[in-house]
Amino acid sequence: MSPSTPRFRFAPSPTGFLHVGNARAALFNWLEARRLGGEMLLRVEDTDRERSSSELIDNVLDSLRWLGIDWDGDIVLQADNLDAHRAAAHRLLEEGRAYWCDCTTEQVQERARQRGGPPGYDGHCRDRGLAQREDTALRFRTPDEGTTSFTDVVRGEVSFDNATIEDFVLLRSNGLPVFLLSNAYDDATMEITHVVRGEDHVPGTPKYLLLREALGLGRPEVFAHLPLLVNEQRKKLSKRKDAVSVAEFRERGYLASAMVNYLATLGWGPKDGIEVRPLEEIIELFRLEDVTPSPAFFDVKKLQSFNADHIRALSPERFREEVRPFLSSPEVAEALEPLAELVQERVRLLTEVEPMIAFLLDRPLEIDDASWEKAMVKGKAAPEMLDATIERFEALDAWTADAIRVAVEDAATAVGLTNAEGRPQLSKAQAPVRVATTGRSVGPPLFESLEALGRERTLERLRAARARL
RNA sequence: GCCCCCAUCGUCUAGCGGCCUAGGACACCGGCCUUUCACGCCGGCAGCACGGGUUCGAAUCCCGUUGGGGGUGCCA
Repeated sequence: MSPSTPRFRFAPSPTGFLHVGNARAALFNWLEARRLGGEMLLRVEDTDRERSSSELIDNVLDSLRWLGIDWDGDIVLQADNLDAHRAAAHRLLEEGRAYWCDCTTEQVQERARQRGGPPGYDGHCRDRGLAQREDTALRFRTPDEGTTSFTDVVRGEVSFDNATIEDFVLLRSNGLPVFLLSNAYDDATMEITHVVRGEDHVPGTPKYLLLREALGLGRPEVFAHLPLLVNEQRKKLSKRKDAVSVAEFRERGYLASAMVNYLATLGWGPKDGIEVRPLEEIIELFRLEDVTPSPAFFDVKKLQSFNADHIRALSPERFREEVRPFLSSPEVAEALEPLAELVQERVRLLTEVEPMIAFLLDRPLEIDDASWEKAMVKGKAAPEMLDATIERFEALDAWTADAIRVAVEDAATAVGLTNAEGRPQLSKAQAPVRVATTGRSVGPPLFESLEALGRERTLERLRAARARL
């Protein structure tokens, strides 16, 4: 690594599954690192022992890999650095830049309430000269004057009055460092040059900067605070309230390429207006400095549309590979085979594939009531059409889509389902046949479907439907 | 309350002082194509939050208002 190599990091805390907001942050780090020829590091912020677990870490890593977001070097586990973080805090204590405090959260809040002014800690223990005890936390003494500011690539100059920054906790009474300390310290030791994260970290940035300065750790070259991803209520996406885990989207039949593509359009857009495109192009076009500062709504409808486009763009072979995990058995994969291409261009989600060809499986045909009603009861000449079709199918020499088509057209003409010129009206004529054989009024093209179904089963179903009328 | 941020169609965006009677995409609504559906194509609906400046000229710059959001933990 040359000294000028930009170093990015994605630092998830494994307190839940990787959700789309984090994934977007990881993606933007990764894209910019790619563009600048920099490195992308991964640090797992697992200092909250109670909420972290190895399963959650696995989920985060799996999701990143699935998305194709890779990283350089070994993963840093923040919990491994705890001693160094503690030592740093003690150094601050020795230098008089931190002090022990025995105020409880309740006391702090109560005083703030009575005071009526700014909330947060009031510096109560600043000069009490308390020694460390079981119930004391170490607080950082923030400057009373001056301002702390930084330049943000997406937001410009951001500045805070030091007087409004409370004396925040460095070490909990149980001795564990808090996020801010670990985060700032690790960024420094990992030589991170570009800090790219969610907008929710903006208010913590002056504390981060003050801390690094006090520790003599310098500061990152670049900050970029990405716009938050919000739900329909315009609130920050929450992993608890909003169903947004990347793993879940994967299970629901979304392609990684669609996911990444869509995520890239949240807070950023290609100048040429072409949104659906391969990752390689996005890597070329993406620029952190073009990211918008305002929050973005995560629109599943639009994601679905992207997904359909990405599915259609797959090669036939690739489509089969992607679909395989969503098929319940090898028999289903086999059944899909003859219609694969036709199905590929009709689904938005990989989970829609199996239902679309379910009529080909060796199981009793389920007939959709609404479809039946429409085609058989309200549709014209359904019984006649079925009779005529059965008759012609029985007489067919070759069971091919073309032959089937001719037979159906012929049947339609025979029963009078024709237009003004006397041509068969396939749109009407195919309906009863489709419902009788596939159970639904929509699906892949009928004649290919029947060819795949086979003459025996087709006739069986046509007769059964006829009997029901 | 206090601090910080944000503000272009319903949604995501392009726009970075004149090319804008504001472009694209999703969604929605018509129509065409068509064996259903899907695709594709054509068309429609719909937006610069408001008020002041600056300027010959503002969606673009400045200020304010309003609205929204984030932070305010001995969570990360």
